[in-house]
Amino acid sequence: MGSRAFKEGFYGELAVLGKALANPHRLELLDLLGQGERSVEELAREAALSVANASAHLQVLRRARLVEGEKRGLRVIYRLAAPEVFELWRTLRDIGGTRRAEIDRLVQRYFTDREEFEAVDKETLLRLMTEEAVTVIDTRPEVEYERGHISGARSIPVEKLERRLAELPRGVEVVAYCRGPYCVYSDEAVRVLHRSGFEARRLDAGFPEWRAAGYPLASGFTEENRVARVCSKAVGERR
Amino acid sequence: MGSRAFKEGFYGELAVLGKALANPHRLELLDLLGQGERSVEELAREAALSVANASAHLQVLRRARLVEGEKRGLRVIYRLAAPEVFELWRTLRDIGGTRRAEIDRLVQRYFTDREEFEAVDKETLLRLMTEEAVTVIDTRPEVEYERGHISGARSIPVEKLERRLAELPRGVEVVAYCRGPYCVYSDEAVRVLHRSGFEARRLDAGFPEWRAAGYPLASGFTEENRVARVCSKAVGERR
DNA sequence: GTAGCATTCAACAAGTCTATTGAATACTAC
DNA sequence: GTAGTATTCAATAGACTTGTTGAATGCTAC
Repeated sequence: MGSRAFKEGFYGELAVLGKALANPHRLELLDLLGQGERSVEELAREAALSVANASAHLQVLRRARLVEGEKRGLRVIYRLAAPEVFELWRTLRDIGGTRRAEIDRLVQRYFTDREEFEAVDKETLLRLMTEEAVTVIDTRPEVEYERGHISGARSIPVEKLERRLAELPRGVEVVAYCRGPYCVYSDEAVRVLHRSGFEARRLDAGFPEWRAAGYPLASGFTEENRVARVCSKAVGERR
Repeated sequence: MGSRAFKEGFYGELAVLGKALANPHRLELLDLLGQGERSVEELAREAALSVANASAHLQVLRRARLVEGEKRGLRVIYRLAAPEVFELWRTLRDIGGTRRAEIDRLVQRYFTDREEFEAVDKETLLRLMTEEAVTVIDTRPEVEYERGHISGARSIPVEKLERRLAELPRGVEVVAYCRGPYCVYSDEAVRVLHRSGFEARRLDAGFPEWRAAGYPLASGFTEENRVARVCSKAVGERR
């Protein structure tokens, strides 16, 4: 094999990876899978795709070995094929955020008041948590919390926060986190909390970044939260 | 702006980056630019592209803000737009190498005897260098050496090595390096050196990885090398 | 077995990407 | 100015990518 033939094969195979990253929907699917495994239907719903289209995009990601799917009963559950895949997505996302003014403008327009309140970084949050000087809330949908969350956090999905403010101890600062630096849930939560007189900040990263950094995790519902959850479900059903 | 509109814009802008990585020639151009800046013509020649085609691919990379070009006289000199761009390329390359069996097979077939001699890692090389227990040779073309090299290395492009063996002190181990882990120059150099009775190993990384790790660099020709280079040029011209 | 569901496959039209050509631009050196 | 060079631009044909349909597969539960 000549050197040109090798290079063509080598860069060609790597371009399969690049091609997998060359479509907005596939990037969104990777981002979602960074939160935890999901079925095709869930992914399709979250990314606003038809099931057939989501399935087709997932095959492209699968052929590039970025995700893997496993049949469980009726469903096929997809997940990231390795932790490095999250690193690849994060590198791409962060280079986009710092180097492409178009993205920065978009983010500025959408996250209008982000600069107003300084965010907490992972290390600071860990310190605050060991000092027990903080309440940590996970503002993502409950299923994502169940599949993994920051150890000691409680699940309060952002759309339920207003109704569940009573669960939060007064006089303790709240730190809210969500899917990642470009996810809006924690910004929204901080806004609600400020309006209700809480001291609140958002984490400058999301659950996947926390996990990738090797910080403490938990999964499933904690006893405290399970109670809260059952109550809030009951409240929901009563209407 | 609704949340779906934001997401579409956000992932769409990031996909511009992904698209830039979705073509084998563009990946090769990024890899080459990782060695140092170059004109369109040089890049076209090295990547076996027509100048017009290379230029077109470079515009795609430029629009994605991965490279930047600067007019100097008649030429346009391109370079990576930021050190992070090398990290992005490296992440993609390394995930390809570890996750895609197709690439691994290709590499195994081309680098037949790579496993035979264990490679040196960056840290070990640095230690050997401070102990002055090693001769380091840069086996890349001279222009690349001139634009930046490992501090203390001497330039012996691989195709001139056989004629220039006399320059290397006997009884001292040689470490050869080149463009990166998938570049063949240092493997070839180690083979030649072994045949000629030297103790020799390759560095498991290339110049860009050494630089990215913040290890000591130099650029231009050292006095010792300039002499050797002038001599070898003279020899070349005499034929 | 049959019904029902989640996912994938196959075919297709519309859109996008690629390499090549040859012409246009922008600069240098005289 | 003129000639010469490096790069880019514009047009084009051919090859891939995308999203949609509707049908096929493969599984579960009865």
